[in-house]
Parts: sequence; C-alpha cells; structure tokens
Amino acid sequence: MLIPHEHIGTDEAGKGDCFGPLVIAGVFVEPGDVAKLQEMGVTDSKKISDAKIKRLAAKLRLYFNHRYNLVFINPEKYNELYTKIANLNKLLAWGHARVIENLLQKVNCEYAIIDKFGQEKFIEQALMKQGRQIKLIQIPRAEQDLAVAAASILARDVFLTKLEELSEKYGLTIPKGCNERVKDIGRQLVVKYGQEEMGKIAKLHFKTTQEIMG
DNA sequence: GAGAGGACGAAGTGCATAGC
DNA sequence: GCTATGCACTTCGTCCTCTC
Repeated sequence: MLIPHEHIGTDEAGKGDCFGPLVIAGVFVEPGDVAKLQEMGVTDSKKISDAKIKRLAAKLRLYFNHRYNLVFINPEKYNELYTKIANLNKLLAWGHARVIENLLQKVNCEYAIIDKFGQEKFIEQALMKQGRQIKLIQIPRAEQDLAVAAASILARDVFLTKLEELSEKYGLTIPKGCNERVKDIGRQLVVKYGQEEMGKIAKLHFKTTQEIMG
C-alpha cells in the first residue's frame, strides 16, 4: 500500500501488560520529517531498550512540539471503561479516535495510519465530527511506518514513566508484561494493600490479575 | 446459532551473536 | 564490557472459520 506523505500515525503501549496504564499516542508527520526521524534512529519501540526509549522520546517531544498527542488511561479508568465496553479492541479504538481528534484540532491532515488490531468500523464509529473527515488506513505491522514508530516511542515512554511512579508509590518494583514475577509482586501488593487497591494498579480482566486475586 | 480451535494482533523475557 | 539485533518462546486479547 502506498503511504501518503503527510499523515498521522498512532500506536499504543501497555496493552499486554498486567500492571500500569494504557497509553495511546499519535504523531503528525510531514515529508520533511522523514530524514530527521531516520537520523534520530526512530523505529518500532519493541526493538529499542527502555533507556533509549526515554532519550528518543525527549527528542521527539521537542521536535514535534504541538504535532503529537497522548491519551493516557490509568488502570482505574481502564477498568471502568472495560466494564462498560467489554471489548478491548473497542476500547483501543476509542483511544485512537481521541488521539486523532485531538491532533486534528492542531493540524490539517487527510490520512491516519493505525496498526490493525480489530475491525476498522470500531475506529470509524469512535471518531467524532472532525475525525470523520479523515481517511483511515489500518495495516498490520504499521510500526514500520515512521509516524507510527514515533508514536509507539512516545506511548511507551509515558507507560514506563507511569509504571515507575506506581513502583515509587507502592514501594515495590512493579514489572512489565504478564509473567511469574508479575504474579509474585501482585500477591505482595494484595497482602500489603488489599484486593481493592488492585483496581488502581492492574488490569482486572487479565487472567493473571484474576490469579493474583485468587 | 453456539462452541471450539486456529490465526493473528499486541506485549514481554531470555539467550546467542556481532560490532564498537 | 556494553549495546544492538535477531530469534524463539511466553502471556494477553479478538476475529474468523469450521463443525455440530
């Protein structure tokens, strides 16, 4: 598929992590940005270490200034939304749509590239008046696109920062992902703070969280 | 129509290898 | 020694197809 020169790219972080928020970011890229992004070393955030993510995100925030947007859904809000929506892809679509809407208030753009995570109609339905004017291109492995890659870095950076803040607040190093260490830390948190507090830290519908809470 | 299973999307970790 | 990269494997989820 031919990628348009000027477009918005969006991506999310925290979707597969038991603890921490869900963060969705969007970046508006113009033809002149491509060389600069390549020079910075922008690529899919999964291929970059956490330390480098932070350095790159700082550069990207400076470079893009008003041409990026972030939607941050803390675990409490995430659980509330999931209870209402009961479909992760619809929840993601809602987040991506908000990012696109917010960006369209600052820039003029005809196209948005989004990673394929569900049916296109989810995002089309979630877009409001302004967003309906944009053409959505939903493709698998969209992070190969520089705008999507930049968005993935910005989203990941916020996710990591929020996870660090949670670690500080609860006095335990809260891990990423969904593994045995996550379960171990989760059980410690339940003992220390009670099950009710898990709704403010973790994604309650995950099987891992259910296991932690018994 | 409902349920099961496979495919595919996201994320993570761990290990081996290569280059500086 | 440190960092980057690639691969295999794990977890989570949804969607689609097939079978009953």
